[in-house]
Amino acid sequence: MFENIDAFVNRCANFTKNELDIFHTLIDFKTVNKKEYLLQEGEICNFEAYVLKGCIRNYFIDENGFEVILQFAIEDWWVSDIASFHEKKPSKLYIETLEDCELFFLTYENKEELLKRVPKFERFFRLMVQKKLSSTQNRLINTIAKSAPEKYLDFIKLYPTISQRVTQHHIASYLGISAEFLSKIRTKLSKQ
Amino acid sequence: MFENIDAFVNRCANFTKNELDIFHTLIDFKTVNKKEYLLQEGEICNFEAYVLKGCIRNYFIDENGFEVILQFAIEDWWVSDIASFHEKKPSKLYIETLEDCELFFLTYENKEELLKRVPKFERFFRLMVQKKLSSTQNRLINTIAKSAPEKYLDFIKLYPTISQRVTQHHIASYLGISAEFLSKIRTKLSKQ
DNA sequence: CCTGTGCATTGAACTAGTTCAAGAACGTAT
DNA sequence: ATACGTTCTTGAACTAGTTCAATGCACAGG
Repeated sequence: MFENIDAFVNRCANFTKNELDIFHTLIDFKTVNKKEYLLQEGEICNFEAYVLKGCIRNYFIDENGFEVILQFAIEDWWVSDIASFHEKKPSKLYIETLEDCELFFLTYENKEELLKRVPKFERFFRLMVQKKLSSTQNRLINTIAKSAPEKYLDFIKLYPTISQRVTQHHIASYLGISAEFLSKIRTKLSKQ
Repeated sequence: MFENIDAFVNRCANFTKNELDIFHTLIDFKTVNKKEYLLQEGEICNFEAYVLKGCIRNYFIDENGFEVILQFAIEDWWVSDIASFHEKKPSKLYIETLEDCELFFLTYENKEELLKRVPKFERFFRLMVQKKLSSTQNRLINTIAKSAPEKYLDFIKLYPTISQRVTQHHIASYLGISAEFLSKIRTKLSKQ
């Protein structure tokens, strides 16, 4: 049950059996059906969730009513609204399951408890956030500097599994282009 | 000398006089003239720098030779290439002073030493990276979802001081639009 | 078997933003 | 004062990407 998540945390710092046992008592396993919301705009995000199985999207609705997908999360990813979670302020994001999911939830209180009892987790979370920041910066650079076809090719190269599990509408919304234009890009690419 | 940076770190966690003294022995004060590089593409970034005085830009050159500014750093900001710094891999970024600067440098080795001697700094750095991540996510959302005039108005609202210290060419390159188009936006706005 | 619903495609008209080239405005060194 | 580099502005032609509406297509439900 805990193999995957243990392997994940051990990649960043080496934890003892005992430390992992404490960790296990503080995370909650839950299954969530497809098309349910873990978080909606206005709520305060009280969890960080690890995806053991399934697929999730984290998105935002802009002033014109457009969905912008910030992140897909599949197996071995974490999902949360970090701004809302840490500053306990209402979220601007939606987190929705795209498939039936098996998840581990870590609440704010349990995270603090974990950090108190196993301070080594400070380092784990710092490294995790650093990695996330550096990939977000990369995405920002690509979003600004690359053309739509380049962004699409990068996406399917970087996330081959995700690109086969989500609709093209979702991919377009992640890339920040219209679904129609993505379709035109795809037909053009397939003709080459 | 250390008042500003001490106030900065104390905002995240409360440090004792003694802990701050250790911190002070591990950071290096340096002045750097205008238009010098703290980092260039291909180098490994071995520092995180706190800006006591001055203005810095952190940018990237894309395949078509365009500069994309990732960050401006003025007084009380930190600047680094976090991907290069933490994974010790060659940087894709340039970090250049736009004014004469007074900086504190924290090297990789000194940071590790600091974390070993004052573990409370783990928490400080985690919170700092979290904040940075959440602002980068915000910027990503804006970059994808907003029109160029909106982005510009947001920028001058969010960074009124910066927008008066850097050229419009730099602002355009931060916003991901051409300098000419920014100029057209500005004349249009001023006519209203 | 038909029917509805959600997803992908296509085309035509449109628009936001780019590119290029020329000129204006400004500070500063000579 | 003049000349020079640097920044900013303006216009005209262009292009990448959008919008809207129509069409096809697959597959789940009755």
